[in-house]
Amino acid sequence: MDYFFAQCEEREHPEIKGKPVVICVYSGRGGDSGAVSTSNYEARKLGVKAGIPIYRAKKLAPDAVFLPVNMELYRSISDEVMEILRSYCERFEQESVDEAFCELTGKVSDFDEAKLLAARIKDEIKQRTGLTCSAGVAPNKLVAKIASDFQKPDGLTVVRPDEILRFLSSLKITDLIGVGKKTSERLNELGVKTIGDLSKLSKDDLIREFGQAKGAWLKQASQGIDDSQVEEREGTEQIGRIITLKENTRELKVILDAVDKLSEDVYRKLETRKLSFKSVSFIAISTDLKTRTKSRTLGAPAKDFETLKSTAHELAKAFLNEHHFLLRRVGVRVANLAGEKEQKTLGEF
DNA sequence: TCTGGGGTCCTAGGACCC
DNA sequence: TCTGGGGTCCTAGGACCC
Repeated sequence: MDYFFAQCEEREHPEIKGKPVVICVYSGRGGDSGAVSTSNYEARKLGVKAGIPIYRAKKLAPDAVFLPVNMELYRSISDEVMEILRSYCERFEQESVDEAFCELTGKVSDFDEAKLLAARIKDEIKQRTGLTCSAGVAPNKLVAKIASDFQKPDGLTVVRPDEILRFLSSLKITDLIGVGKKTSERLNELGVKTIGDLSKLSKDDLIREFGQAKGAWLKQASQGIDDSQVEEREGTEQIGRIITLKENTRELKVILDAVDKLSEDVYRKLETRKLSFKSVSFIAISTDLKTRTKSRTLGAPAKDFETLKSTAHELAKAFLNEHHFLLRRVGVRVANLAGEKEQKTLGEF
């Protein structure tokens, strides 16, 4: 979806359309403390993009419309969109709240038909939800994803098999999903700026520099090779909640109170999805924004609030004994989740 | 009043097992 | 002359994505 959260707000409040719109995550520390989640294109033109502090966004775009995130709204619109997408494809994989992969192989006989189908899907999404999106059609997920970002908003880009190398060669390495800040910095030092540059490095050199898995992947990705399948996600692997504390602290009572609230929220999500958990983590983010964790795996899966809360308490206490810095943000996370089916299977053994 | 919050995947070292 | 090779699970941390 294009600038998804902001587009949802434009749909709900037509009067803000045409103005810069900025969707904010307020930290709760008061005033404009917090960060920008996303913004529409009018705001982006002024330099307001995801991740920057809200106060800076206000300096860049004083007349913009600033709204807090309304996740329920985005989630419900997302559900409508995903249902439409799913109905058109052979296999379907939701990537995030506003992205999905659709396997069209069995539905069309060539790339021309695939393009027509993609246009039809875009059209139906527009008709039924009022929102625009951008699509990429390609022989694999890696290239399709890059193609979907190529023309935005409301774009449709097709990359046929014999066009892949030419399409990728002039793009920045950070356009490859999986190449972020750290990897691109190291590649820049090797004189690599574009995906084309990257494809000229030997696999051996890349493995020497980045290790077996990442090195081999970089070589493949630079040539647009990707064998990963479009497959339905089994369900989430972990559920977490994290918040910013009112002020930096390491006071036990304040932290345990926060842990209680976070545990309750996590527990509610577990309950609605009928999931058990086997490991619990306490997450702490220090004033320099480094993340540290303390986790424990239980002897057996649990599904009750008491176990979650008391384990989180113990982890938080142990953490404070081991580390002596002030905390800015704290979180609680559960992992090793299992649904009812898996739980039953375990029970039979 | 500087810097959300929700995720996935990978790696490395240690414990433990056969 | 001390002691192989293969595997799983756990914890902690890091990179990356939206």
